[in-house]
Amino acid sequence: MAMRAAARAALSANSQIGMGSGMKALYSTFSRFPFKLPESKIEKPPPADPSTNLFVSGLNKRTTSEGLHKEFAKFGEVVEAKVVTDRVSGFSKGFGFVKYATIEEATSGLKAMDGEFLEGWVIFVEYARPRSPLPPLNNAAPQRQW
DNA sequence: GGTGAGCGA
Repeated sequence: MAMRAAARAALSANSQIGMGSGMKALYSTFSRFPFKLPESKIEKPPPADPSTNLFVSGLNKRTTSEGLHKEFAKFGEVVEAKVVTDRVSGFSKGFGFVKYATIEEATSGLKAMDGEFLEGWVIFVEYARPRSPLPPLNNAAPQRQW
């Protein structure tokens, strides 16, 4: 075992003067290792503050604004219900918005419909984020709000 | 739409 002998010799030599500089560097390196533990929880805080406006996702592509309205009207006065559709294709994007008259109704509607089935799909209801201020009526140019 | 996470004119 020439290797082991050499290692012992090296260790012995080191023990005379403590850690070799190389060993010190290694120790330093590993003790300072940036442990990015997966405990860095991927926090996804409540998407938005409670409001009368709800964001509904997971919709069936065939679900329409009317269907949304009828379904959510069971839990309060729906002021507005809209399924977002692609401007050019006209097809549903699979999510929409429901606005209640009061926050209380919105909350009950959220809790009642979140995780429920609609047209065969499990839908998810959250409070909608405040929409980007829609410009008066001139150019509908794309705005990078986020 | 055969598209499947998302925040709308």
